[in-house]
Amino acid sequence: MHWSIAIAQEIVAKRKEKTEHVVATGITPSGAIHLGNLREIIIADAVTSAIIGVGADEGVEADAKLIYIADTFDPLRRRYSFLPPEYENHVGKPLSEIPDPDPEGRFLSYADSFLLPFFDSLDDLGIQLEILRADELYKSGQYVDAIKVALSRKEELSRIIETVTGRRLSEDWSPFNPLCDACGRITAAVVKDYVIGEEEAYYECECGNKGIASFRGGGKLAWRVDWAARWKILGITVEPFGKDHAAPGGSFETGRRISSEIYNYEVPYPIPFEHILLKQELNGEKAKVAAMSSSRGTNIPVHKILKAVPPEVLKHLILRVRPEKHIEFNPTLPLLNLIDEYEREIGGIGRGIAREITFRHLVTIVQIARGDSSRLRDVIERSGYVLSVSDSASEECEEEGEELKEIEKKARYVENWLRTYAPESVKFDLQYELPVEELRNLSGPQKDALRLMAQELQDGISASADEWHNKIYTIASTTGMDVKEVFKAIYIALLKKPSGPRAGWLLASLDLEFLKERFEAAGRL
RNA sequence: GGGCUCGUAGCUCAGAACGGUAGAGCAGCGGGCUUUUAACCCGUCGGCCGCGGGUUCAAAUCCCGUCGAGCCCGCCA
Repeated sequence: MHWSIAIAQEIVAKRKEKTEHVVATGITPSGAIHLGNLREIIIADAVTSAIIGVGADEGVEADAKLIYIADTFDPLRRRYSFLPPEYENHVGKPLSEIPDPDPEGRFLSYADSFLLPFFDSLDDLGIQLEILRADELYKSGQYVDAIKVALSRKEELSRIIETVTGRRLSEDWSPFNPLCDACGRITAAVVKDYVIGEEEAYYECECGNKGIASFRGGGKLAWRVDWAARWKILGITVEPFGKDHAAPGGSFETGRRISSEIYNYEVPYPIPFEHILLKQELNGEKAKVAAMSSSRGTNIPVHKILKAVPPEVLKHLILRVRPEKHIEFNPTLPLLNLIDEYEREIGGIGRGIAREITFRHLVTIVQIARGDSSRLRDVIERSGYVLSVSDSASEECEEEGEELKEIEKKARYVENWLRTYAPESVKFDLQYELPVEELRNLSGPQKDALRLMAQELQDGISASADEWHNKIYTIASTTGMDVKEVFKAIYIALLKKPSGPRAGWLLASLDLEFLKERFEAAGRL
């Protein structure tokens, strides 16, 4: 049984009175949203569908929806290395109130700059959710009651936090952090007093400013309090979160107590999950494992990885592993193996012919076509695939265009993978220029072999991969050479390196005229 | 120092909730094809379930201990 179903069954059984579950996820958009963050949403999505499925299976009333809370009201913690120096001035301000750091500046705020590309990725992944922004929740007054309760029960809150974490809170700690109307920071003001009826707090900021903060967007609750408040405000019943929150003394434990003792709300069903670790060989060193971290440059933004791997595979990568186990993600050769495995066991990728051409095979085809889509089509046909043709002439173009489009879409993933992650061992460059230097260094018999290859091409008869393969062996025996040497000569003539994809297939998928000229020219050297 | 999670084949993972003969895929090896450098198909090898103890007729599974990896108990999410 898939883990998501086991979890869903337990949730449904535990909360029999609940007919509508709310599964919540949330991320602070302080930098590009990466694969590790995505795990939370994919888990949440899987559990949401599983709850609906379990409800249907057991004939119970159990519906579920997925909501996503973007913590846009959180402050910028520090100037990350990817930010320009002037962002030093924005440290401490809420992410929703800071300009887009992208030089192109297409988005309205810092938060949007990272959220919107990520939402596009969620679309690609086919994940549907309701998006809520923390700054809007605060500004629209949804937090007002929670803030009132928090301020009036401050002593109990600080006792809970102190007990759970074992740390001492300072005298002027407040569950409410005002947003200073002079310096714009949400981290620097101290609450001096408040009036519940007026829904206002009085503060003094480090910057010297004294002001009044409204409970409607004039500040936010401290994280540990905010989390519990949010459960109640939004009726959350299920919440996946990174394992760092899950440890005793961590924020889930404070949240659990704040929720039941202060807000009188039943704690959501927790789904702690492990991180995704990036495993990558760097400069030929053996593979190293590192936690995804923006500051260390070891994170891969979701929208970037989705250029090199089809969404269904990314989902599979995450769903096949139980949440409490960490995932080692290696985007180099193991990623190709993962895609391979997906195509073999789960299902093809793409529609029509695109589905039949495996990703692995496309890796070769794309390189032979050198990224040119018109050549891509020729190479595919020479490789033995038949693009489908329909009966009516008018439809023909359309259908064929469709088919080719699907292939190109898949090929784009391959191209990006090759460019960004592929190891040198699978890469090759079809040489348009004759590699003169390298060919001159070949032995006499190797050159003879290339001349014989040219002769084979005289009559212009195309050969299948098998036929080519046999020809190579024949030539090897006529020239009295180890066949390995012939392979080498062929690869050097075409790719300027001594090895490559299976020679028969390679030759069969290349243009005959090109091959003929190439081998003739090589033989003349 | 205190705590949490994980450890199963060379690799990536199932199996653990509820104890009942350890499972896949990849890689490897062999073959299809007296000869295949990297897209195909078939077959096959592969295990002290991290280690030590306990409970039990029976333990990968439950309990205790221990080692290793990662994380939490400051800030921040």
